[in-house]
Amino acid sequence: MNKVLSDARPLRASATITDVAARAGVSIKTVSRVMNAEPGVRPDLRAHVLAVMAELKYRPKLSARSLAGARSFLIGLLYYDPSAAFVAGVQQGATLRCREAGYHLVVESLNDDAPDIGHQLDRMVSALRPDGMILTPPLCDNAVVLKALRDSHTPCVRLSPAREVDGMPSVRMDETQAAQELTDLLAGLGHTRIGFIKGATSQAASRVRHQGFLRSMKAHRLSVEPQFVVQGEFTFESGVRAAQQLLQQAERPTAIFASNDDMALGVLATAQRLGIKVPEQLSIAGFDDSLASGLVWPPLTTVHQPKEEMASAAVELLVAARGEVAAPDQPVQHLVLAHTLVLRGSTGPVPAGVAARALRRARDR
Amino acid sequence: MNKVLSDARPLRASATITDVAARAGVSIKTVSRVMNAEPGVRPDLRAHVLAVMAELKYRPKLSARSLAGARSFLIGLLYYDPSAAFVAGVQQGATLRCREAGYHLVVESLNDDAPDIGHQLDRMVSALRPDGMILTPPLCDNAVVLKALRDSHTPCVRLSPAREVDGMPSVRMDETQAAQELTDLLAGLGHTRIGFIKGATSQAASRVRHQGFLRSMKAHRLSVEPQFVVQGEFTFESGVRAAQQLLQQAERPTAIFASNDDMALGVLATAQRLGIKVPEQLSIAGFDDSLASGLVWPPLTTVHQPKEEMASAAVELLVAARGEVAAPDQPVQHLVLAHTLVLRGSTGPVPAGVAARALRRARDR
DNA sequence: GAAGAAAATGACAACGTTATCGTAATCACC
DNA sequence: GGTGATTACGATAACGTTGTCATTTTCTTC
Repeated sequence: MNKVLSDARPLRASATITDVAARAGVSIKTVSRVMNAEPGVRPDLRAHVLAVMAELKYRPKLSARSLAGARSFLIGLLYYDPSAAFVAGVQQGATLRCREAGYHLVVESLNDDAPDIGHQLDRMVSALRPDGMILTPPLCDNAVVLKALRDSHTPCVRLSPAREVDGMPSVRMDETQAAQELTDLLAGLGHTRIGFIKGATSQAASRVRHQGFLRSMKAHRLSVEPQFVVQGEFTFESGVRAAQQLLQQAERPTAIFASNDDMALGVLATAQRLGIKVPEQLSIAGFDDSLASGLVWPPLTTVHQPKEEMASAAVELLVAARGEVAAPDQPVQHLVLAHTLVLRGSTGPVPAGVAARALRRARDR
Repeated sequence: MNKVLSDARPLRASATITDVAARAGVSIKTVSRVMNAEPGVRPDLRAHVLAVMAELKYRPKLSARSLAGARSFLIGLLYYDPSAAFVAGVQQGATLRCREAGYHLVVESLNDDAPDIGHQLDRMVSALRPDGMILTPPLCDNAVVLKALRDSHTPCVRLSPAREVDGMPSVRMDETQAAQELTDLLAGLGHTRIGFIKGATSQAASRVRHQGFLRSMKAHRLSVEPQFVVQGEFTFESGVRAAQQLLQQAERPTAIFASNDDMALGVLATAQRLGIKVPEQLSIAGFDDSLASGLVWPPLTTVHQPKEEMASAAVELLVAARGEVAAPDQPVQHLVLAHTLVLRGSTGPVPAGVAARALRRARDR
């Protein structure tokens, strides 16, 4: 496989590290050192090598670097539901941060219920040898996934995990706090009869969001009527069902807080079908700041997760780990990033008539 | 770097091709042949090697394979707008097909307007050496992107391109045909005053969808009133504006066909705000089958693009190309996949009163 | 069963980097 | 300005596959 000099095609044989070394009059190891910003190269020599690299348009080849070295410059992103806005945001943040760090993002869609999920992961990890893996819910709480990755000594960062596990860093926001703040907002608008739609019991987010709701209600000394708290499944349809339950009561809530946007959209659709005006007669709030939440009328008040920033932080952690899993006794980072309340048109002050009645009742007590 | 035998940590040194060869009593080349399903290995020997591979849990390392061989087993997915439902669907289809083929998907988000987009691409391609690249709109029509990829001799497949270019395969659906069918549907429901909202003039999809609309109108001998065709921008807000224009006319359309779902959602929201019942008083149709289109009330009638299938076909083409760009004189494939009309609640028969009037008018003529 | 053809298998270089360790250059200090 | 310590830099061996080509085995055919 010698270099073909007089070939018809312009072979465009891209420059190798050897070419750069020869042209710069140094050894390939020095070029390697410059490329990796390692110490032990005089500034002027470094500049010279850099210049030659630019001149020859030298681009190190990933496969060679990862075969010879310890790093692969690849980071994996594992997700289950590709349509989820969460994953899209995370992916965006991750690719951008990866580019800055000279890394690349490999995505893999895994079925959370697949029986051979461990095997699939094993294949991927041992072939790719990624320097790190970003896990999104619900995969980040899947025991089989975690075991497979731990066994393969792949550094991982879990995004919005249900609960922390030993020795694995995580990045999340304070969902309880956010749910509490959103409920505070509704209470602040004068609502006292606030309905709540819980998420799927299988998902951890359901519990923490409900908890935040309860805390706020307690803080505002508002009673949580049992008939005002209904079970949902995080789907649009379950939101519709829950809304029917909530809105067909004699004395219905004046505000409904759904545990996620999809269900909140179900509430909105149901309210409109029943001729209930939003937000004049009913305030609705969701959670997630999904794409659709801004594309309905009125747009949904919701909670924005800092998805891009979470992913960015995750990449940061993985790059810093340089392919090494933290030692068992080493403390790992659990980052909590700030969220944002997104106030939009679906929430408003409590209806005047209701407010007056509530005031009267309060006085009577 | 000898093998550490008495180390404290369980080194888990994964088996290499040499280990397999030694254990199976064959040369590494034979193992390689078995692994790559190359001919020239007796069936029984092949089975034996396969057994040893399984026994040792042998997993070939991608970096070594791609350094030594011509393939990298990586396919790149280039996109601009990560929130687009189109990209999500494509990505899903691509990852699944890649897994089947033993490939991996590397995603890269590129800003279509970035001045150094060519440079970014160059960096990515020369580092990763992907065996192929999948281009989504609008990047698949970006001249700088196409030039950079052509220069790097990377096989590409363009998804839903605005127009075909020489020597680059593409996969798309017939948008004109789909728009025509959807208009046929509205006409079939008795609508004669059909409004149309055009998409952004910069995007190719706008033109072809409009064309399909016009064809159907002509086929049904329906007149296209100028005031019933308004310009949009593919955004929710532009849909709202267009709807206001269309619905505040003395004699408003009984059906509105928006060039995409986002605008159709804007129409839906506006109609609801104006107290116009959908679909009783107004039918609305969109295009794209976006996630949100099924999460509103009533759910939108729309056109489903076979995104997963398109991506799957693209991966197929790239894998088959085995890293080789088609010769300039070679014909390349331009696949057209079947679409699906998604009939949902936002469309219905023309209002009775209007139908009677239209009939009367027709008789009078 | 011998000769030639075809098929199966193996030896070894190559791919383009990083890692290890040795050697040369420079510095600090008296 | 000699000595030891420190800092640059380089020679060369990995890394784990595939590609090339020589060699061995098996199959035909008479």
